[in-house]
Amino acid sequence: MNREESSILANLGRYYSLGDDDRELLLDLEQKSYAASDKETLWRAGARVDKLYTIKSGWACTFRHNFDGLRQVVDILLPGDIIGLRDFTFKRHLSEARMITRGTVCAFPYHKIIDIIETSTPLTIALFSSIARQEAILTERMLNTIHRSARSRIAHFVLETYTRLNKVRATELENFFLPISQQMLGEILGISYVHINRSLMAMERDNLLKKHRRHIEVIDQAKLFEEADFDDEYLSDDLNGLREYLKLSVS
Amino acid sequence: MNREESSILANLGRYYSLGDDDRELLLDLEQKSYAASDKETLWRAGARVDKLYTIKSGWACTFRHNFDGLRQVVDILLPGDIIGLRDFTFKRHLSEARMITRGTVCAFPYHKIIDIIETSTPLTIALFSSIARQEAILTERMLNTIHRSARSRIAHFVLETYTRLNKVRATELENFFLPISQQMLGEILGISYVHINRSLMAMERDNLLKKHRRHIEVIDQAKLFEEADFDDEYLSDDLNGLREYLKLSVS
DNA sequence: CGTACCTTTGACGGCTGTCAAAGGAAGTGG
DNA sequence: CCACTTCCTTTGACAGCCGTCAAAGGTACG
Repeated sequence: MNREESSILANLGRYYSLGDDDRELLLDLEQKSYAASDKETLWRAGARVDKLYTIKSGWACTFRHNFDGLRQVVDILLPGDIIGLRDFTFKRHLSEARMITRGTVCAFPYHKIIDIIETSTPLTIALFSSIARQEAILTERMLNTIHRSARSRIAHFVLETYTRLNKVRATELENFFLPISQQMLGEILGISYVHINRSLMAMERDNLLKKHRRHIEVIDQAKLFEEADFDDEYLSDDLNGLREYLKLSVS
Repeated sequence: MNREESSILANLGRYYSLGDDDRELLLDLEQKSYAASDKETLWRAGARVDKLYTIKSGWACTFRHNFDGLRQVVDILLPGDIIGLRDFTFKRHLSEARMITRGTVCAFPYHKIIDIIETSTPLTIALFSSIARQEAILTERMLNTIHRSARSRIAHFVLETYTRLNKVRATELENFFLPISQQMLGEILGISYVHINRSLMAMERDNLLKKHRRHIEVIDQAKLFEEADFDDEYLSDDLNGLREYLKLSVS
């Protein structure tokens, strides 16, 4: 099984090693894979929730429109993530889902999540963990949005995304793939793209980092961590002894 | 069974009617009830996750401290809510939990959540719904925080809290219990209490609402909805046909 | 090689934070 | 029942981060 086919296993399996039955349940979600193009819309806000997606490769996001036409990105989704996990108990999607890059995604009926809940306690806990970590990302972003400067928020986002990427595949902080335009960075962090640019320029002048179109160079890692006040606890894979409680084999 | 004893049933049962087994599982969480005083701390940030709580009566919140000593309230928890549901897959609590008013809470070991997951698919879905709606509240607050004025954010919070309260017990919008100080309102919305006060004063002058110490009068409901741009879809109890999928009885 | 998207820079204004201080309200202990 | 303390509310002055508007230069892609 190559890397591309195992993203969802790698993601939900990182909390503990999965049994064969669980692996099959997950792979069942990826029966029909599909090549999605850059900026392709997967669903629109207000649409009935029917299909969800797993990401085999590529990046996606969900966002909402404001009354004034601005967009606010809610989450960034990486290979192995399930798009719309937070939506499956809702009748309608609250936000729009769209690819950030081209990639391979797999659509599956939302009620397959229920099959998982009925069949596998470990996988259900993995789903809970996944949703809880997504919520933690949101919480963290809210804290940053409220209390930190634009510059600090950018630093935090870079480190967060690096940390998440590094859980999917080995990633070098000093230079990694980050296909996020300055405009989108603004839509994620809630900062105007003009001010994003001002901040990035300043960070470059200060020899902190340099953002290129599709990747980023981190020049002074220590300083970046300091400015971001970054603590990765909220992304931790540590399952609080649930492994032992479930008497599962540990990899 | 009086109202106070049934908060958790009312809360998790509002997605669909619960069977007797499910009711027992939930009531089992509330074996040991406990009278908590005003401002009592239930756990601190960084503490090991072991017990969670249900709220029978009273209000609670979770919050985090910033590097500069400021507090940011993450969620407001009402009767029937489970405090720490988002934490049970983490080893340590990311935030502190504390009572806002005095009330009755019930501590239970966190792994009872796993027992529920193992035993009851409907209840597990109810837990997912609960966590998803908490996350939706956060998302909504982030959107407001980023794109709306202080005044609009306050209006939104008032309507959100009213809507949530109204799901627990009948509540009159024109005058309801809201035991939130201006200081805490600031800590929830990420606004300095000085500016909260300025905004409340202005809203009072404009005959929109009047905030008292422990309750609030809404004078012009239509205008409040308009200023808040409030749409309660994100709090919806509608479970997207999961009822039918599960072939459960509908109340 | 034209078109759409992204980046960069300057000018200006406003919402909101911070600082400071004073006046209520509520609870506590004597 | 009164002094005292603590928390909460209110108001004024001032500054600054960041949004908006505007315009020009780069880059990619069909």
